[in-house]
Amino acid sequence: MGMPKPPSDFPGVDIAAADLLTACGQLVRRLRAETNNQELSWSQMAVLARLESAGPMSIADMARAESVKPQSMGVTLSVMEDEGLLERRPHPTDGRQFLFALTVAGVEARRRVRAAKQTWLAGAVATLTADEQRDLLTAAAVIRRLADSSTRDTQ
Amino acid sequence: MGMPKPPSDFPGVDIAAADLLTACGQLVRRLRAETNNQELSWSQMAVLARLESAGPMSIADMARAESVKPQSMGVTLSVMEDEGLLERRPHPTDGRQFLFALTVAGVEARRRVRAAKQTWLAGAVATLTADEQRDLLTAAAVIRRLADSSTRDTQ
DNA sequence: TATTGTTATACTCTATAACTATA
DNA sequence: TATAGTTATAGAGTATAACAATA
Repeated sequence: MGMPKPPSDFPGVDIAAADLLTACGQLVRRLRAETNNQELSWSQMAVLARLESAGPMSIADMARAESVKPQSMGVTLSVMEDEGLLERRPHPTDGRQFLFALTVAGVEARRRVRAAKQTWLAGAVATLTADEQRDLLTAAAVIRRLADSSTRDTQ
Repeated sequence: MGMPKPPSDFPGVDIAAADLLTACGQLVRRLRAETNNQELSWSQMAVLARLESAGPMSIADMARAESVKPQSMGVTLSVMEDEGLLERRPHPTDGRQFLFALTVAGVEARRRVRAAKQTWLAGAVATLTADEQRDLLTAAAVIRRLADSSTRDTQ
């Protein structure tokens, strides 16, 4: 399993972890409820965002980056390919792999849906104080580092 | 005064919202991958946590609290009832409602699974600096307020 | 052998729709 | 009427298992 097992050196660690868990869970459910019936799902948005920032990627690499199994990512990418959001090209040197890239339609869909997806959350964030908004920005970076922290199972 | 609809008054709002979205999404996927095959699902843990802190609740109230449809929550609670984690009692004054409460088995399961669920995240959090851990705690409270912020659809 | 990708199957969570019972 | 709950059905997202092709 993960992590060299740091035995809860002080209580703050467990408290922060537990709080973060419940808070993120609640936010995710609320977001799902508030942004229902959209053109693109959250998973699809994550794929578009990553391909846009990281460039063309293979199924296996995308699966690792998004912490899902290659079979799951394969389904997601194939669906998006069928919908014309992604384009599949053979890997230049590895005959097993394919590289997926955004199509024009994919870029446009992402731009179009992005604002709609954020509408509710941006409104909610706007009601916070400037300090709280800064806290969120700081925390988002930390959370992203956590999600990406290197204890990868080989899967 | 009541801030007449803040249409992204300054870029920070949209940036914070977008960052929080992608960061939470990534963390949720990573957590799912790292804490697979556990005795209780995340949704079930959320139910147990809420009932433990808020006391017995009806299906409709739980659904509102967790931002899901009553039908969805009804299924979740019925399954947990069948598993002996929850107990259903008739509402004292309203003949339509039922009040769900933790059983002893539910309390024990929550305590047992809680540590296991947190193991990976607590380990990851432990690698952060003390400042970053404080940032997370602060942010968790803000995130919870966001998830609970009062723009409720009537559903 | 190890890795990449595909296909088939199943499970969890949630949604919508249609219904009954109670307020 | 409005609300609470139930049941049936469907969909998205992911997992496991078994397989073929390539490295």
